[in-house]
Amino acid sequence: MQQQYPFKEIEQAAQAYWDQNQSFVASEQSDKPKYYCLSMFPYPSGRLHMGHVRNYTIGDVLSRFHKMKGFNVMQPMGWDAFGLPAENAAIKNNTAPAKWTYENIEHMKTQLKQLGLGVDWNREIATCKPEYYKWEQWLFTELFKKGLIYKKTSTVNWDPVDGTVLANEQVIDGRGWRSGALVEKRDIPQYFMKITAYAEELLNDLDKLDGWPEQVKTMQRNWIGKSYGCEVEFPIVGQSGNLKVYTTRPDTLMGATYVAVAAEHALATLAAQSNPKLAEFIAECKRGSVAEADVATAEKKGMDTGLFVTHPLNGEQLPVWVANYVLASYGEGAVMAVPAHDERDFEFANKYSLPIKAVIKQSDTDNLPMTEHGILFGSGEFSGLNFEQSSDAISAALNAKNLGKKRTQFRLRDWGISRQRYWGCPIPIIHCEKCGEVPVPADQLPVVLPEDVVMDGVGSPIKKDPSFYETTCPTCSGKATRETDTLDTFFESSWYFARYASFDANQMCDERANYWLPVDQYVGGIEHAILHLLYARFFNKLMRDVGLIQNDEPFTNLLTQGMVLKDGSKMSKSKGNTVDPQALIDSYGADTARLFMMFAAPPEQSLEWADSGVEGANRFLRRLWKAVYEHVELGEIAAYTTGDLSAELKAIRLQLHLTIEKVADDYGRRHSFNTAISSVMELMNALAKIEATDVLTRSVRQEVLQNVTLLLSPIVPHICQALWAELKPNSHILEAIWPLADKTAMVQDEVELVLQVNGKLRGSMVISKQMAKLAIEQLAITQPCVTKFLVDNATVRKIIVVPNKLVNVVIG
RNA sequence: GCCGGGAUGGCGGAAUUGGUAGACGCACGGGACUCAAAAUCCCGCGUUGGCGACAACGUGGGGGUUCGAUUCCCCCUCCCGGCACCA
Repeated sequence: MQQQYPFKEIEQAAQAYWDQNQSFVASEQSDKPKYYCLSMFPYPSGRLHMGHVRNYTIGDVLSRFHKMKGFNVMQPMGWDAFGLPAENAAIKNNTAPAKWTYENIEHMKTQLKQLGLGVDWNREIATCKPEYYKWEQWLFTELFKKGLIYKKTSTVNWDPVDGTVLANEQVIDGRGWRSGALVEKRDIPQYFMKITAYAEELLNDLDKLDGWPEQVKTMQRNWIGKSYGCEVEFPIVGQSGNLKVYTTRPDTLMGATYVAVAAEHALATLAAQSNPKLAEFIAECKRGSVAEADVATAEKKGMDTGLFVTHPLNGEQLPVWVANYVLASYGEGAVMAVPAHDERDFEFANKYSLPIKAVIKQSDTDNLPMTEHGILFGSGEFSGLNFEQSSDAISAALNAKNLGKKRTQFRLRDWGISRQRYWGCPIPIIHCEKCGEVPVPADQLPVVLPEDVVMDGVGSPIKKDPSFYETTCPTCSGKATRETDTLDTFFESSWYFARYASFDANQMCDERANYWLPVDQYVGGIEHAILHLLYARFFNKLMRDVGLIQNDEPFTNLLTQGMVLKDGSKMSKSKGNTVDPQALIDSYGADTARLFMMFAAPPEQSLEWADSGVEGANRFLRRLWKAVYEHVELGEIAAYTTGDLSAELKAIRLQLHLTIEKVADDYGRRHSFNTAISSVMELMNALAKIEATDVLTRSVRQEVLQNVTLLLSPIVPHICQALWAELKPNSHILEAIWPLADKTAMVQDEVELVLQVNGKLRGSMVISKQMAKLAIEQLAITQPCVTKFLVDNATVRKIIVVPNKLVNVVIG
């Protein structure tokens, strides 16, 4: 054993050993309970970033910990390989997206291996490979046949100069990121998945997910957004037909003073035909991006259409306005406006001098808008009713006139999956003039995306490639064209968890998926709390309903890792504030990088990156190395089992076994890796103070070092493998099991109680653990730190004893 | 704008169920070792007052509940994540 800590040799040797012995290859043949630990797979952007290091270290710690606890562990890894950045890089570097992607994968795989992850690389997948996307094309065709995928027009960002569709990310302040042109909203036909058909189940099953953070479930509930309200129809004055709106506040109907429709609404289009100014306003509304954040923060603007509708209950005529704050995609794309009781309506009514009519009594202030529920007034027959009563009565009145009814509404919209981009999975549809949209038959799958292409920056190469799009109709054999749109990349990441389980199956997934699924522990960034996690849950249910898997939910436990920030914002290439973990690994080794990452912050919290502190993690490993070196230099010795110990040795054994319990709890239940590490540091600090080298002391030291090595091995596996080999030359740490705390070492008969006077810390006293409450009280009020406050007629009013913690003497 | 989080020393963080605020580490200061430096080891380290014992203040701001609040409740500020075509 070397005196200095040779991290490079240690890490290379450990990683070579794991490779040669296939140490982390998972098998379905096992008597042990299975543990499927999945980390969100990376986008192969080129190099590992700190977020990856954090994510995959967390997953690896949990995997290795559970392996030691006796589980049959699978930890796979792969590549979320389709996506926009490959196209941008290809244009910039004059290469093909595929080549760029495969080179990135190769490099990042080397980096991941250097991190020392206990991954079963046999199961590696890359979503851009035909053997992967073949199966999602197959699922697409099945869902298309079932009507769960359909086509409709929807709105995209259109760059009129480049002539391309832009992602929301590519729209900066309403302009195209390359051309600088003002972006326009444009309607184009696209494929949609009917996720709304599963809205109810996606909502209800959240209640089953006890292993998910409450905040994620809350976000998903709000995103699905089930609301109970009422549809109300306003007959259009001078025309046939009604304007339908949806409201969650039917109780405020008698306070409606106008109605507002989205710029895209049919009534707006109709009114604009004879009103050029309105047409210009609607065109103005159609400028800017489609992103909801942009729409919602835009200045509220509107224009009167000149049309009127009739209030369904009081018969008043209300003006119809076009308003940019009305979302075309929610409800009916039209709202009844009640300025007295809605923030946005209030602001809008003030701006355009529209009437404001209060119909709900104020609770405590006179300020409008008053958006809380309350008792109605000025509402005719409904006055005096509360929210529930008036909602019922008003919907009944609407029902009687056939102008409305109660309705539940979801905020969730169907998922648009078409992308007008090249680097994605081709949509397996053939357009035939005679037969219409024909799904590609299973025996003709996959529809392979050509990889040898030239990206000229103007549109997708396959849209200009007849050898791709020219084909024949599978039904009538006539001339036909392939769909040239590709799938949203969320499509690939929505089912990869099932593919890992049956990575080489000649179908989407086989029985092995039912062995491994659901994933026992999923680890990934909090930024995926809604979209990815909702789509994956949706896909799981789709795959269940086509008979591929049995479980209802894909992820039993979810750990949402916080962001790695630098200078206050997310580390990202575009912001140019990245710190390259490779430098860290090169100069300190993977164990230091892993230790520091786990020590710097609890996993769910965002982590503000600071370069200092890495040195401290490395220093700890050097001290650990040195402690073991100095110990084994004196010869082999068995760990302590029996024998009378000094108070000092009893104390260190007490601390050791308390630490074993704490670390197990911190890894397994709390996922609090930072406190696990600090408790081991404290133990090592205490051990360092013991200098004797007699046999008994050395046996206790052996016991401590052996256990410390086991406790730390999930976090710093390389050094622990090497240290274990020194401490126990005839065994291997991968065969070692997780230590059990020795209860007999943890018996304490005395305890220190904190003494408070009126809640303020004044001292402490050491008592026997058996001491009765009354005796504790008697003892406490005789302590000098308490009696010195018993002057000037002060008397003891009350004594509060918290067992094993404190005594609070209340004096008055 | 809407939804979900967060704020504790110079810094990262700890305090697990309302019970000792600042564990552990970083940085910094002092000392030992050294010709010297690095490394290592020892000591100190919230603020203010005090030689000291000790005392007062202190967990983003304001209010409340409680014997006791970083923790629970109400209001506010700032920061972070998401908002359906970044992944």
